[in-house]
Amino acid sequence: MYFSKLLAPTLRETPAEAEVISHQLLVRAGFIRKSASGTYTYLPLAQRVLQKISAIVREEMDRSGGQEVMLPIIQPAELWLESGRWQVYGKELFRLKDRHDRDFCLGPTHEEIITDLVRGEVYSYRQLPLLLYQIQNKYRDERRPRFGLLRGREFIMKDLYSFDRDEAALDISYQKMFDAYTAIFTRCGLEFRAVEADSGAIGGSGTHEFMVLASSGEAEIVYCPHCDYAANIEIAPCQPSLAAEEKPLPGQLVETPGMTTIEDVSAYLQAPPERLIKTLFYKADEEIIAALVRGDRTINEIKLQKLHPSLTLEMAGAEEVKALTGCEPGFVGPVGLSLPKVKIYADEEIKTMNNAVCGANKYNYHLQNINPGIDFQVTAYGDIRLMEPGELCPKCGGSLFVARGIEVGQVFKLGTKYSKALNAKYVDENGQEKPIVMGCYGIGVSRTMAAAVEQNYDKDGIIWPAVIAPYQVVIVPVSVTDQAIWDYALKLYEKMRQAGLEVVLDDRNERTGVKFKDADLIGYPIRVTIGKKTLEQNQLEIKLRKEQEVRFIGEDDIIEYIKESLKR
RNA sequence: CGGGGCGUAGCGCAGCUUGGUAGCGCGUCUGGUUUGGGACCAGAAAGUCGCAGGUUCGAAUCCUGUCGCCCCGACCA
Repeated sequence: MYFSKLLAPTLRETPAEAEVISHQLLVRAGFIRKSASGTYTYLPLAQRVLQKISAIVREEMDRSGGQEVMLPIIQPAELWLESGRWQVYGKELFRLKDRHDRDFCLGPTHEEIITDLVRGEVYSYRQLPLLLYQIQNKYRDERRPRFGLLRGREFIMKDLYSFDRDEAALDISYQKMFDAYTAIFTRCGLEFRAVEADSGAIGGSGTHEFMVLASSGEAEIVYCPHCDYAANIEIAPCQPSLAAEEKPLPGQLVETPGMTTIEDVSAYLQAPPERLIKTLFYKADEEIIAALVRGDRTINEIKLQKLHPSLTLEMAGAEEVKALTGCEPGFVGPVGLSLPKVKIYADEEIKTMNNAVCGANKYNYHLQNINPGIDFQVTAYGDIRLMEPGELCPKCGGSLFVARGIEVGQVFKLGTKYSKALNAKYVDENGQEKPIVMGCYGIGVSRTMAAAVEQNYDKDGIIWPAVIAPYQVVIVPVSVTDQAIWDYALKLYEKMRQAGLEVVLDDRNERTGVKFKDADLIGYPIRVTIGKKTLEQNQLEIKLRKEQEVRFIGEDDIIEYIKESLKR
């Protein structure tokens, strides 16, 4: 490809709206342009990267026995009503009506559609296991799209769905996919970890997320340096630290004017935050519930939702809190809340707290010497807080580390949730009718491209892992008006093409500096510069994008040298 | 959803307080000189100032509404 013909509009300046590095660089280097909030146009360079990632995904899916299909993006509401997700998915589901006023949605994922297909076509255990996948655009009306491709409203996703006769067979499919994912991200040249995770809105039992490690990642993961334990922090089980036992003292009302935060109250009453009880009110579907965690802890809504199952869970508004407690948020507490009218869920650590401090449900007042079980009762104790660095590994007891990651893939054991809801059954060899056991396995293809940039860049631009780079080599003739240099560049270009290399010839009549800057920005793994001096010496100047220094290689060895370099 | 900010040439921005008919840098086009890390000179094209309404002799500027985009928050108890 001649650079002059390539639609790769590079920008000198960073676009104002781009916050994260992958967004900035992909726009600057001419890979993507924004259409609307959270939707992007992929230019030729991006399309090539996406195709390469997709090709790797396809190879590994096919190798694992997957069959590729193409599914509707516009999906009828009936299927979603049947699975129950028309309500559950909430505002993230893009909904639309056709001219007859019938409801549809843009698929955020395709369990309903694929199960509908399978229930109509699969009847016998002889047809199982069945692995079907698709690579298509998917849609989620994110409450707040951001970070460029990392959190868009339209994105490219591979989803594979597995259909098995029982849990044991599902385990085999799941393991196949787990291995395939490991192979895919390894081949893509990314540093990643598979972590135990929450199953979220899709539902189901076992699940792992594949996280590309990057400091800009939205997800926090904990991992153990001593064993193979790794989990999303959302589900990492906490072991309660026990408070020293003290003799319970009688509760006492104290004035705390204007002290509405843990820090304020802690400082004002000279009590460390771990002696405070933090009381949070949530709206779980239509019910208001209270959750208690130690003052220095952070609540974990995922865990809370497990303890008190509900379709939706969000913090209650100030008005709702006031209506319930008669008090402004900031001074609320569990004492005097009327069980069972208000359910109170407390973290395990609350159980052993003695003579603690909490809000008094009275404006500008807190309570001291409050003891759980004596001064207030709870509906249930459970692990509802967020894990912190240094806590104990649930597997081996070692000290856990916390890191950030970008979720690029997730594997789920769905079980029979969708097959039962949508009535997808098969008949086994004994003539018994049984629900098909399902799994689903997603990879964010466009997000993987962005994640690769988040993990591989420097001050000059992107440093693509060679296997997913849009082109492998760029040839930079120092001058295109110098006939000798140009002829030589052209000859080398043809030679490389015939050797099967993906190469760009920067044929623009620009200064060398401009071409170098663009080459670095776009991130070709290899740059070959052709200048007067190198030409005379019959040596080619080669620079790897990920290294600083240049090398000089004889013309006859160039192809082999490049092919070797691309493998590393 | 709450809070904040921004919409002026393809991109990045100034002008708005104090109304008087739109400007800078980069990019683009033409010609010339250059050519190893984002060159220089000369010339040129390009903007319904997001949109709608209002105030005014006159609106990018003031007022109202509306749309779009970005950021922060949604653990404050």
